Amino acid sequence: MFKTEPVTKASVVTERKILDAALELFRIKGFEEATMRDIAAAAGVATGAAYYYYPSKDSIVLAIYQRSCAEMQPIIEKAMANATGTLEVSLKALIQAKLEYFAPYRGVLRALLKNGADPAHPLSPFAEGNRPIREVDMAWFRKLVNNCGLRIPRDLEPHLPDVLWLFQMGVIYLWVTDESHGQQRTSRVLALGSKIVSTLLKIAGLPLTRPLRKAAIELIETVKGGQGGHRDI
Amino acid sequence: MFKTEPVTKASVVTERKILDAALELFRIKGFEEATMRDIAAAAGVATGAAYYYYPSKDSIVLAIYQRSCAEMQPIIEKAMANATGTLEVSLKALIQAKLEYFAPYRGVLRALLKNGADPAHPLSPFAEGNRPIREVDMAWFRKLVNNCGLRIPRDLEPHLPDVLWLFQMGVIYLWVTDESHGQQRTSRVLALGSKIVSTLLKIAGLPLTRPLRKAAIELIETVKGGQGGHRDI
DNA sequence: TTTAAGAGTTGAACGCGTTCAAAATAGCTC
DNA sequence: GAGCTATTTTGAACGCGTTCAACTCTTAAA
Repeated sequence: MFKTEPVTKASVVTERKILDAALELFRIKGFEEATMRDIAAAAGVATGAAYYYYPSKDSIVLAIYQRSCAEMQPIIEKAMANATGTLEVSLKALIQAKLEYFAPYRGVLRALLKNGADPAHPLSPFAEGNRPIREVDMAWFRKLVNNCGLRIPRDLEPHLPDVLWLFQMGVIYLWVTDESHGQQRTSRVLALGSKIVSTLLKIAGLPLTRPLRKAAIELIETVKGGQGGHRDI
Repeated sequence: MFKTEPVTKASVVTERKILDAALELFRIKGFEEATMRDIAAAAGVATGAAYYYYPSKDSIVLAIYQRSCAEMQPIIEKAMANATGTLEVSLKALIQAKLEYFAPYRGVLRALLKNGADPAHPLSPFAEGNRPIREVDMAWFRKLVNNCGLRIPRDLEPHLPDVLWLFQMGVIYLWVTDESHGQQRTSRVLALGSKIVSTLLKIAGLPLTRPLRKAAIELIETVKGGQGGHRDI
């Protein structure tokens, strides 16, 4: 997303050195405390070098997040293979697996969410430019819904991945700011949320709920539609 | 919140001059573009003076927000006097009134929400230190629920102000990032959301929905409980 | 082997939010 | 008034993220 393909072998090494140094420093000292000068020094390059590969400090966090997401795929795959039960169970398992994987970098993730849910901010998880990451995530949710054996209303189904992805982001957001012991608050919310979601989906097919469902779908479409906003940096 | 009472008459004038200058510059140039040096200069004081009254640039936005909330009370009162109808109507009217009032400062509000929903951040609307502002807001929602003639389940009722406040924050968040013409996307979401909320509340009393309601309440309590996190600056 | 074009790297410099020691001023007591 | 304390004001300085002109190195064509 940020740059063209590296040309020489050395440059890709430098890029990695910078990313690794940043990740380590973010973990040890925290995002705010680790300066770009620190990172460059730890990577053994000049201050400006980091900016040759990453346009901003924030973007390094995004790069870390992207790499994490890629690394996470096989782990999720395993988690999904085991939990082939109800929607409630597998939804919980999927998000749980992510949280466990992210656990060592909880503080780093906080920096990502600092930019909030502003779709106009290029470094937000909601940004148009980050659609690829979202799509990968959402594909899991789609698969999960398809395999749970629940009969989902035709009009609701295409929106479910987005909704579940949003639910996931909410849980992650709670998690990174959750200072309760072992983040048990998040665990509880995840369990309850998964139950509620699956209950709602069971109900969603009943004729009685049709007007409510229609309204909800229209709301979802409105919120989703027209996130093409763009503001500079 | 940030400082003790001003002692001299002059100081309260200076404080106002700084706040007014900041508000004007934020509106004209935007939050990021207006520097503290600009603000101080426009207020006719030295750069450091602003920091004698406000601990940070962000905190000036919060101060603006606080003042706005106070100024808004009579306006809301009027809006509520007119719309004494169903919950759906009055909920929509209440939030609509706020958006209209905030309209000239939409860009300024965006800066407030930049700090996101992190309850540990002292400048977030969710912060413990900003409970007073929240309480004022929530009192309106409480009144609104009480006067709508709906029979609300006893266990749900105490949580409704919080939930409606969150709904309001969601709408505001959408609004400040909504680049659609006249923010019509937000209008639509507000209308649909109000309808959905009121429909859900009508259903909430039915015996059938009891398990779902119980789960939802527990979720709400978990999310609310233990927001006593604190991190420096 | 020379050389021109690009890729990669450097570190000083810029602008910003913020801090702080020092100066100016206001409020008060005698 | 004079003197003293606490409040208010100042502007230079600090550290940060970021930019940029200049430099070195790599690649490949002649």
